[in-house]
Amino acid sequence: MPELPEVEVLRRSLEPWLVGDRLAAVTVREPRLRESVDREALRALAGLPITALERRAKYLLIHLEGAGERAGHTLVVHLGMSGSLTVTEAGEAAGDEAGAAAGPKHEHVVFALASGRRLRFRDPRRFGLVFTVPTERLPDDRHFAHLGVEPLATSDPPGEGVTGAVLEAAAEGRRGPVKTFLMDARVVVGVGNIYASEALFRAGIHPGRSVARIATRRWQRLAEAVRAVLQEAITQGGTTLADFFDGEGRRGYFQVSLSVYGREGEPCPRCGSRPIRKIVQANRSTFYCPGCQR
DNA sequence: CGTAGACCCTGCGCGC
DNA sequence: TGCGCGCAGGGTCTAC
Repeated sequence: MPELPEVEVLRRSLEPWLVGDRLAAVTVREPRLRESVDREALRALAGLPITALERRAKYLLIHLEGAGERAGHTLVVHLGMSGSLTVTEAGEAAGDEAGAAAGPKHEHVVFALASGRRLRFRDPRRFGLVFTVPTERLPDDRHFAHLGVEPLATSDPPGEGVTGAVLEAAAEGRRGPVKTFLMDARVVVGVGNIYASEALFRAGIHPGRSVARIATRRWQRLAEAVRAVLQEAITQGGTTLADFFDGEGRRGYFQVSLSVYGREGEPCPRCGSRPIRKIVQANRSTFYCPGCQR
């Protein structure tokens, strides 16, 4: 479900609700996510203030202040394909307060906050992740250690985002189609199946083209397209195809701006003549215009 | 070493 | 109405 824009929209929507509050209690109803949830590790964070929300790749980072001699910890959430994270007000029942055993279907982890609010993690397919890491060890954690460049420019650690030079250098000595290359998190993070197709369409590059056969100028176009499509999607609140909602339950609107994804058979929005084609690469659907993309 | 494919899991929409 | 099939925005592991 969520790619970089959706996680960033979620982060921004949750930030004002969470920062300044404290984690009070943690309920793990179903620990069997992509990796088993460590109940005790989560409970050990009870009482700690939430200091900041950050995003790295498609991971949401909830930073918690250290207590006494203890260093700060970070609560990490990944939504996988079907995850959602929402805040509810104190007393705003999601159907679980009375009979705390069951809870709404697929609501696997609930964080009670000192304010009485609750942060609820729901994930039907259970491809998501919830875990904790000492904040100072975050860069070395196996989930983060091998990640590539953040595609969007950042000021916090200064970064200019993904550039043509970054892509071209990463492609050196590699083979394979550019679409799967774009989705390789060791190269650039946050670009999933929707935005890979969209960025290639904007750049006019065929998704099946080998990375060994892309000139410098086109790498630049592609990097620009990646940044532009992700940035616009964030501005539109993300893409809600079926079940993406931000921390307050709001839908995204970028799906109406998608040029090719999910539009097989429709006329290309650029040339107006050729129908959008769908192919399968690495077991994932890819959409493109056979006329505009070479 | 890199790349291709299978796999984890549940729900939904479609054709019959 | 019911059933089976294919498909879904994630990442990782294995086999070549």
